[in-house]
Amino acid sequence: MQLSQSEENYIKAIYALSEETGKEISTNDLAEKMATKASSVTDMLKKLTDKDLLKYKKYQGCTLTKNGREIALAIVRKHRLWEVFLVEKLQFGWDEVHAIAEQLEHIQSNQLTNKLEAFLGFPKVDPHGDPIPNINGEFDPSPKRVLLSKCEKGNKGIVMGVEDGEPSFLQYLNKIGFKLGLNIKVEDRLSFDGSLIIEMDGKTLQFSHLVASKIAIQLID
Amino acid sequence: MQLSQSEENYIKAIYALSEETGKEISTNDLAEKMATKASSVTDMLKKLTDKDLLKYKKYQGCTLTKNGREIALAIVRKHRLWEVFLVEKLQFGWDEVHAIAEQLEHIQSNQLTNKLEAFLGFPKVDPHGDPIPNINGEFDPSPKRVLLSKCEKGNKGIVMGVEDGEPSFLQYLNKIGFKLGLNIKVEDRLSFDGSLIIEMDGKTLQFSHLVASKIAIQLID
DNA sequence: TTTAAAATTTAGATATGTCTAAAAAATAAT
DNA sequence: ATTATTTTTTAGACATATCTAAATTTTAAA
Repeated sequence: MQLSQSEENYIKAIYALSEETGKEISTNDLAEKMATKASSVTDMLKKLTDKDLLKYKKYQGCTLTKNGREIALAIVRKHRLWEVFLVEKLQFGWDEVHAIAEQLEHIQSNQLTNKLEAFLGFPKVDPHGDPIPNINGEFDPSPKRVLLSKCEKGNKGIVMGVEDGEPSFLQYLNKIGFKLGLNIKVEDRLSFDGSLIIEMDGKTLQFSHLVASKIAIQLID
Repeated sequence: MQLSQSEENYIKAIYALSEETGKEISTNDLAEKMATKASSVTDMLKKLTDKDLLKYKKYQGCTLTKNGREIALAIVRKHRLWEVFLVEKLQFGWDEVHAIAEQLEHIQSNQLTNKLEAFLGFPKVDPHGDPIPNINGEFDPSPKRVLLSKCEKGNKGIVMGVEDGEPSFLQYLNKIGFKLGLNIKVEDRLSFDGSLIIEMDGKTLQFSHLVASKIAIQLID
């Protein structure tokens, strides 16, 4: 089935919200994610329901069907593979690739996606540490990740992922030398605003709760 | 200015027809090229005229403005660079890349185009021998090409280009071992249907006028 | 449990890109 | 120079994806 770019973006957004919440996605939440109005969302939910890509009952929110989930994973796969290409082959920074990958993820050709994957050496994660589903939509098993914002004083770990999408956030990480794979330690946690004092690469940094919630680590020791 | 995919496709089609004929492009010719109706074309011509991408007088056909030509060349540049990428890096055949490049040519990012060009080593021609404009829309000077269909008995030359777009034509060329760079000689020309007897790589082949009109050579001797 | 607030849907409007059918203009033929 | 034919344009319609404003349903509050 041939989907429009707009339909694909809805499917992707519903998938992303489902991953976060595990629950049914409300019209309003989806409208906010898509930067559009609830009434537009309702129309699209009906259309995608007719195409058997999601289950939707009036006033009850929606969830993806198996078909819908497969399509979402195919888009995520393309997005992340293209990000790897842009960073590894074209020397883009990790803060520059999201908007371009948002366009490239809609290119239709399974052969292209699979050849690109092979050309890149079957990468398992994108430049932000997000896992790349294989041709069957499956993720490799990987160590458990924890949001830095959930960590306690004394916790140590390795940086596994950072949130993709906001260039200014990633540029800030560049500025302080923050990269995937670094060892970090939570020196302290300020209870009143949830901000964290971090030791990394010999430097001491302070992260707001918001920043810490955009960083995932693998706990060690 | 941000153009829709449809607008870009019209600009590209007008550019291609202008290259062929050198004259103003008629509504009907454009409708045929775009596989649409004359009435749809008229609407689009008005819109593109308002955007100063072409000059158009009712019943008089249209030509691109400087702006329009620049956009056309940028699209052609992207199309051909992506074709090189698909063939050189992803191991696609020259018969498989046109449809994918038709999608990729609409990706918006000058930085992407320029980095891709560098990654590919600043190629001057695409896999079908079509020249690639540089960042300023300029073509490198190149030897004069002649359509094989215009050649006479006894002419010799090197294959410089083949028409892009129809997979079955390119697959036919694959089957007979026809490649860019080969030396060929016109052994004979059948006057009643314009078909040619060709010597190439020790083999003798017969090309219909239609096939010969899709092949460009550089004459030698 | 009735009312108030929030969330969601419906109805009607707009813009894009397309179509068909009919009208108008340009070109060719007699 | 009329007439006939072809080309092109206009007018009106449709589908998609969006919006605003109003109506409806659900949820929360009194």
